[in-house]
Amino acid sequence: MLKIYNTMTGLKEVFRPLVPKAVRMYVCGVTVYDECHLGHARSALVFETIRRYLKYCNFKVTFVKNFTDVDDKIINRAKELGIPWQAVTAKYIKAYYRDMKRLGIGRATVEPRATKHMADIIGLVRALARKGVAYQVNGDVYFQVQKFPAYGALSKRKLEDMQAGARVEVDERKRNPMDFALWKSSKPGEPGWDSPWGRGRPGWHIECSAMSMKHLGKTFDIHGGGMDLIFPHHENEIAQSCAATGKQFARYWVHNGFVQVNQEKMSKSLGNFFTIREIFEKSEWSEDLTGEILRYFLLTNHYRSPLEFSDQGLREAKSSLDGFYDLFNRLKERGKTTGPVNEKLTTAIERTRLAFEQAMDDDFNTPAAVAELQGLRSGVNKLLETGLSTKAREQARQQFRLLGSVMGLFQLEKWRFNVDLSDIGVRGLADEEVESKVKERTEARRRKDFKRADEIREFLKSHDIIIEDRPDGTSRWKR
RNA sequence: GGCGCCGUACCCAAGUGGCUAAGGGAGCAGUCUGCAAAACUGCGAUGCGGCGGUUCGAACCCGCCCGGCGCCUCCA
Repeated sequence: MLKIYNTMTGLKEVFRPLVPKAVRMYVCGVTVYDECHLGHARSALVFETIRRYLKYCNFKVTFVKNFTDVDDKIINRAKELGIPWQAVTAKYIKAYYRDMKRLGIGRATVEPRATKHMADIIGLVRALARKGVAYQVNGDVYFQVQKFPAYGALSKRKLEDMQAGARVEVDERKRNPMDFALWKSSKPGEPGWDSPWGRGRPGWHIECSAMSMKHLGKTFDIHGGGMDLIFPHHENEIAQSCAATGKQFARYWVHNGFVQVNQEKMSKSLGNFFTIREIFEKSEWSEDLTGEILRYFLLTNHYRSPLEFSDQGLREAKSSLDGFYDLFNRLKERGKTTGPVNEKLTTAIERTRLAFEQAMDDDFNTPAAVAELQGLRSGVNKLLETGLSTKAREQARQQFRLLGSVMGLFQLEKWRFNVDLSDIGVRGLADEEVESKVKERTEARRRKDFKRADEIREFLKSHDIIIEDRPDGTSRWKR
């Protein structure tokens, strides 16, 4: 039974979608004006994992993730670069897909863009104006928060408290300082669309309301994003949407915690961010390994907790993954005995599956779920000591692949255990060369010529190859 | 000023009222091995930021304090 922590109630609640067996979820994507950083990666990965687990649980998932492609920051960036704003959004949408691909994150069911939903947005603003909860000042349209009694329910704050502490410059045209723009008039040269209020563009929050309701209906199951979106973004979305439809908007609100650097939130304004791009480009590992290391690192923390980013954290993730892939290598080898699957293995696999699901059912507890897989790793290693059939080995590998797929782990066929030295000019050896050296070394060892055997081992080591001798006198090797 | 979050071993990190406080990384010792690597076995918090309280019983609930962070303005 899946339970999800709902920001709205502050409780873990049993998850029941409105339509049985079908989940509709919306996640706030990115504003495309710059490279994405690790914080964006975490959010994207968390919701990808949630989506995959829901699928694993046999829900049909309709997943909508938007691009905000009209916004002040985009306009400013276009001015800075001296290029049309459409060129800015096109560039960073492309960069986003590049990063997501590296992280192993697939496309959402629908990936709507604000600029392609102007009619829906204008229609929604119009509906709000008609209901008397919005007012017009010159070409701008504002939402009047006092007309929405539940305002503040999500972020747990009162209108009065916010007014007292708000350090916002008071816009005299607003009736309440917390009123927010639904529609803004455009200056010449800025992106704009014709509307009943003149040429203008949408406010920040309205697009998500319009696009989520268009693609998922007035009421849908899950709405997610980073914790910093709780206020004002999601609070405002609720106000707009509920005021317009008179119906509940999202049923479960899910928010991920921040990535931090030196105990501080990683953010653009603090300048302490690492872009996904630079992490991949600076990595000493190949792209697929780096992606997996990053996923492991990000998912071995609970999604609601803050996560401290560090090189050490990444290295530890790599070490842990080495342990898994070391086992997978051994599982690839033929078993001594043929015959049926091992009964103890079957039991261990089944126990792990249940514990894994239990962990994930508890508000997507990925760190606990990974711990269960570690337990299976240890269990299979023990069984391997006494011998497992080829079929049993395959069965074990298959289980890691299946459970790991929820988090995008354990899908690789080839892993690298050592640093790749090819960048600094160390020539990699071809597999055949390694094989022949290993064979030569095996001969030497048979002759008890350990000096020669060690020479060969050193030679291979300098070429990034690690030798492991088996009890039967043969050797396996890995890079 | 208002609202909220976090503090578990050297590091990362589950656990949120009741068996000996998961798991990983690092470390140490041992088994195996010609040596090494891997694997396996063992060791490692009488204690969960501190002090009180509630309870038969608390890392988990309550209060106060200390330390750190976030939101209230764009932010995943």
